[in-house]
Amino acid sequence: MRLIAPMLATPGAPPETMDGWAAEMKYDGCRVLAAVGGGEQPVLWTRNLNVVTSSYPEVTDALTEVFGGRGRIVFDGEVVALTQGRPSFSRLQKRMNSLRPSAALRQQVPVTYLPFDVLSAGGDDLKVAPYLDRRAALADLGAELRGAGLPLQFLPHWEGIDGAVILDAARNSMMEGALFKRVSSIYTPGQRSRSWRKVLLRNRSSAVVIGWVPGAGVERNMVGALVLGAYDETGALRYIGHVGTGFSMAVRRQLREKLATLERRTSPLGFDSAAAEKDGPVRWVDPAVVVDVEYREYLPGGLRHPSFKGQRGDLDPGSITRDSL
DNA sequence: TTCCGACAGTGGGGTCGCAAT
DNA sequence: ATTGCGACCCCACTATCGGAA
Repeated sequence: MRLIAPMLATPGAPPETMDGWAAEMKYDGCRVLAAVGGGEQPVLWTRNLNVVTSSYPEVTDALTEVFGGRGRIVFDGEVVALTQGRPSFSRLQKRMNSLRPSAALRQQVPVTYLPFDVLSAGGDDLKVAPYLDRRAALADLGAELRGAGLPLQFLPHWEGIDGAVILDAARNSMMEGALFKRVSSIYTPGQRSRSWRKVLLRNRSSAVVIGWVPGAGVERNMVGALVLGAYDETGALRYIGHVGTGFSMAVRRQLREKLATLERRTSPLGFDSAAAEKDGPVRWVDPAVVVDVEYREYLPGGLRHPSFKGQRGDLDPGSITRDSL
């Protein structure tokens, strides 16, 4: 069968007014489309059209159980690993790459499918139907779950609630962000549409540069990534991750020159230099430069989705602590 | 002529699976 | 048996180029 490429959202801000717009929570998981019923085998596939049916057998089984005995239905949604109602991407990663998950792994990391759109049902091509019509179709299908304890939950949408309120709710419930969708918009496969806006919640804080890594390709002989640190409660400098994006070419060159003057042979880190060098050697520098970074979250292995936001000549490196992350 | 969108290319954390060692 | 690497997943971002405005 032909796989439908998912419609993509444009990054941006919430709409000025919610007239003509609806909102959804953005769950931190893996985008998955699903086709079930119509006398054919169910198929699950990802954003890049990779078939992952066998990765999530509990989802496939649940979809077949509820929707298998009728015409073909195609859903768009998110596969997530929920912990107390909150999605955990790092847990999901163990399942994502496992095409044949063992029973132990399935028990350790159960997943849930959260459809938020329906592209085909009852022989109708719903891609050409407006968002609210697709939502109505989705609600009809969702009613058939009847609260059964299946790994299947249809995501709600909201109308008439201010964007700022939606984002507050997203932050309070530890969501990745929110999506805003034009209620009249059709589903345009494979297209990054401005009828769908995604607003991602990000953190910003300062970090100390403790080293750098040369770039590759056109960025050879420049800074490829900065190695970042911050002081812990005991006053020890600790590794907090690399940042390799957000620089212009000019800033990459400029940073290389500046850091050359601070070069040192040994790591300024007390004891976790190995973590900083797990992906290759680091050119260590004296911890004298402070930069601002934006990131999604701080994980044990390092900042997730970090991006460089500029230098902070006004801040004392010694004042940069890890607890502000 | 200028602007914008799509794409390639750089970078991050993380996991699995398979080939090479 | 271990290790290295590519292929995926989630991305952020800059530079470039061709077509739209």
